[in-house]
Amino acid sequence: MYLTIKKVFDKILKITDEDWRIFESILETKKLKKKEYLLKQGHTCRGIYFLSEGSIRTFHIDKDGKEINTAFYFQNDFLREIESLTKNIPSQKNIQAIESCTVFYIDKAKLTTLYEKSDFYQKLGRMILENITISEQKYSSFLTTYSPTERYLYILKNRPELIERIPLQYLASYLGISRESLSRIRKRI
Amino acid sequence: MYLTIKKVFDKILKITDEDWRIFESILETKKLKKKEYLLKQGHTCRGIYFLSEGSIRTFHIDKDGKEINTAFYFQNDFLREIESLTKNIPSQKNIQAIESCTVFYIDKAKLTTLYEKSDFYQKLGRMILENITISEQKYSSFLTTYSPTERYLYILKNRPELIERIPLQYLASYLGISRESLSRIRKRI
DNA sequence: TTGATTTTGTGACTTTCGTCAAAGGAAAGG
DNA sequence: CCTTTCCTTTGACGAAAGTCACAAAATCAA
Repeated sequence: MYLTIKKVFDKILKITDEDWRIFESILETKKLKKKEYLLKQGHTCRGIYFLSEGSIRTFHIDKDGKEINTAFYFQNDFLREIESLTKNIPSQKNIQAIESCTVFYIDKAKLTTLYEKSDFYQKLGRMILENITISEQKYSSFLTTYSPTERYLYILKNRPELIERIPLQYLASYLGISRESLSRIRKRI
Repeated sequence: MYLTIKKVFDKILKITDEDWRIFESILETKKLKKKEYLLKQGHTCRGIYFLSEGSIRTFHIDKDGKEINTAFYFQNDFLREIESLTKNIPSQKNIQAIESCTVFYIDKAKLTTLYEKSDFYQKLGRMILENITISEQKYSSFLTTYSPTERYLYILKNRPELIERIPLQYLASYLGISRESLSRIRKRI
């Protein structure tokens, strides 16, 4: 059932059967309906998640009450609200299912134990974070380097699943523009 | 001489004298003149750095030859080009001294050894990366949530050292706007 | 100090964006 | 199948951004 995660781990860092068994034993499964929340603003993130099926978004609310989407997740992506999780503080962000989802879940307390017990997970955690940091840096460079139109074209070419599966009103704030502007950019092309 | 780093480490994760001695023994010092490069686009990042004194920027060149600044560093900041370092590929980015600098330096090979030898550094590395990821996420949210004027006001309030010590032409691309626009925003206020 | 270089600010003009309001379309649920 | 709700598009308008060219100011080096 959890074999996809094993494969994802294996790609990052070769995992032994024993290390895998420890992990497998603490995983839990959770089903989410469309629009259901995995984490709500003001609550503390209680673990890390692996998205097995569906799509999920992270967003927060700006001073005018507008939703700002900061990330989209699909099959085989890891999810977490790192700041809330590591500092144990209320999250500024919401994590919500866009489509109905199946997620695998590890409780924070168990994750801490996992880190303490095993060098493997300590190292894996570091390597996953390296990858997250790299993609976060790419995202902010993307925002400062390209114009709105170029951003849309970039996504169209490099992450077409965003345009196919994410409502455009969500995508707009991810691109740093209003939903009307995104609509006009699409028309121009 | 390297005591500031020890203090910085200690704040993140309590360090033993033994762990510290290992670290201290592999540190090297490097002086940089103004405008000197720590890393040039196309070269592979050879280690991680700790900025002891001065200021440093990270930038890349866009399709029109314009410089896009993606980060600024001051005293006691850690620096690295994670993608180049971890994947061992040529860097897309330049790292350059703005003011003249003193940096402490750890070679990549020695860093790998450090990770292998010690649980402490494995864990510290993960925790530093958690902090880097959090600030990267804040930066991209900052770009999508605020308007250009709001971004300038935010920096003025929360990171005044950027305005005091960084040339405005560098700051502009960091804020995702042109140098002329930044000048006009400053005038309006 | 002085001349050269770098950095910052302005003017004029065009393009694009944001906003508000409203109309079409598409999807979901009974 | 129809109705309701949600999502996307469009129009009109004002504000702001980008660009190019140049001027002013600050900084650097001889």
